[in-house]
Amino acid sequence: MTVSYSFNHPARVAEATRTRVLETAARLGYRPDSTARALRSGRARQLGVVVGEHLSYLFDDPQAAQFLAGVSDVCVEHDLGVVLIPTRGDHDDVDRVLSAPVDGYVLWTTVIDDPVLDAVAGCARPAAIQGGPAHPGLICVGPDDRAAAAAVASAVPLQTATPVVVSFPLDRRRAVRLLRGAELPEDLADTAAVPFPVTGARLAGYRDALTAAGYDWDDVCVAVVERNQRQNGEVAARELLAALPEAGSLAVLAMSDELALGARAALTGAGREALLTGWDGSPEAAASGIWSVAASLREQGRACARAALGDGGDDVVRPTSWTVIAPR
Amino acid sequence: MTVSYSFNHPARVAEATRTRVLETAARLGYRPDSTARALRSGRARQLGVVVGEHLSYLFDDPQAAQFLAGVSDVCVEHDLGVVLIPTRGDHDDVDRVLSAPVDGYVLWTTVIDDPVLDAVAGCARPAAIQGGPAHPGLICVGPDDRAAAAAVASAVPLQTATPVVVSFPLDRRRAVRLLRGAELPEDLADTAAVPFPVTGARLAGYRDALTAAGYDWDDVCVAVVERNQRQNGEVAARELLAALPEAGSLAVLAMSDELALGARAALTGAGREALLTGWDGSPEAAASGIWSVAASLREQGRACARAALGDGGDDVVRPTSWTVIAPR
DNA sequence: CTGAAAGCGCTTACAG
DNA sequence: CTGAAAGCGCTTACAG
Repeated sequence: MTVSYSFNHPARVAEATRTRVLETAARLGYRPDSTARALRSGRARQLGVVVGEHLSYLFDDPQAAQFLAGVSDVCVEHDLGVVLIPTRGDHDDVDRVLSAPVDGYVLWTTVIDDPVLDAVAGCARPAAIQGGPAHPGLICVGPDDRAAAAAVASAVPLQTATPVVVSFPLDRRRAVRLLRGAELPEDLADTAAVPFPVTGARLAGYRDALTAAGYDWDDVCVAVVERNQRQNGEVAARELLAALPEAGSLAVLAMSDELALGARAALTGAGREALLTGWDGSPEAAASGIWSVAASLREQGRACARAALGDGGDDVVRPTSWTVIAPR
Repeated sequence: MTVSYSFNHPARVAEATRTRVLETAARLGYRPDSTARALRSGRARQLGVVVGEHLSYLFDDPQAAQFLAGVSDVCVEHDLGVVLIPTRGDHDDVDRVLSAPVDGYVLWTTVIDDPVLDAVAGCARPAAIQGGPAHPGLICVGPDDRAAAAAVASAVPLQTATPVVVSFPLDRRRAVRLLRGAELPEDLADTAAVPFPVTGARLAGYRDALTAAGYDWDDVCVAVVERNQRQNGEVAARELLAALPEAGSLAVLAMSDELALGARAALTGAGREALLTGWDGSPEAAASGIWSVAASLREQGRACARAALGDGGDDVVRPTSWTVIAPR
């Protein structure tokens, strides 16, 4: 059809014909049907954003919002639609995800043993996942958590204080525990031993920094919290204080600003001095004397979208930038 | 094809045949292609959410996030995809919106003179818009702003204080002004006179309440701000104080909690007592002695999605619930 | 109860 | 430079 050529390959049609076609189309309100176009071309021109568990969580979390904004930056640029695909934890999640008319997937906050992970990794469409877990068939986008954890821990004067760690859960059982480095798996990157890869990588980074500073990781106290909320940080700090009654000031390496702020409240309440590191680069942490790591989730969203478009190489891991933020 | 019947009309196929088809499909990883299905059936099974101006704004605004969560509630329930359609203010916005493979539209924060509004209203697909403006061809979803404004204004003891209004802009010129009720259009619902319909409706509600309380609207001071930010409320309050040096305590009817909080800061700074009303039901307002109106944006999102699905009647306006929140 | 046929609206080699 | 033909993967009357 000459009309089709006029829209898609203007050079192949005589100028006059093309003008006539386009004008008539405008007058008639005709425009190519995107569904038919998608069927014929095999490209839906849409990217699917798979959101673990409840979609509403995505919208309650400002970090997630930044991530999604990054995804949509790239999609606007390439004139692609963004389709939100919530998973419910049903068995038909896999079906819904694979049935979606999209050219690639961006995965957000999916648990490691989610069957959707295997399904998406195994399908023909490119897929990127924010923050891991690394998975054959998925491009893993995110900061190098281990390096960033080591850097933020090294930013504080470790020599002057007893280092302790306030850690995210190791796995989805989310058991609250207080243990020593020796009780943790040797290989923290082994997702069989530490199913939450972000937790493992950050623990490894803290270990790197503490070992370099002359501490024996085996003796370091690690408080594992259930969730990333301020009060969990408070409880963890109290337990650490109880476990280390003799220690002087503490250097608390916490995996989030929220946890660090909670720990700080508990320590201040107990009249104890402490150096603290968190994560996420929140203004409140910086204002509260807490070192932090800032990694732009918007940038990660952009990187995920590009990967899910099949742009760029076939690298399995795409590191994104991060910086250590000193308190002000 | 028997396969098609097995998936879509199981009753029309013998039990044994169907089982065999489904098992084979599962083994082969076959599932119906949604694009082909959409082409054939004429239904994309997707809803488009048209987001005015920049998509990233959507994600910076927690209210918007709630709205989107409401839309996705309904879409999950009906197994529909949610496609985000950002508009850029280009001339090809209309084209992009109309080209999207969706069965209906939900419009969010679109300005009244947006050509997308006419385009969407004029197309065959059902469309709903949050908060207005009312537009032929669009289903308008939102609380009754006029009634809610009257209710929140009436909730404060108006007799004991001089009432003043801190208003959103009347139009997209967003001129900062200080005027009297008499200078405002008589018909506040006339979108030619007051292009921002929410502003007009709330002004009308305040007028209702003040008139009922025995005040002459013509004399009431109305400060119009440029944007909905705290500092704009502060500036407005200072101007009101300057304009009403003789007045005792004020009753400030502000169109948002942010504006009310700003006004409160300015008045407290000037050592003045004030009763205040805001809008949005924020915890901070409630904790600061400010009456407010809470209207669930999640509920509005749900209502928009249902309307955009073509569910329900052909009513042009779908009021959603609201409540006046007293400070605690 | 099952299967062959038409057609949804496009795009792309291909022939004129 | 322009147009007739096949086919993307479905669904749905229709015939067997």
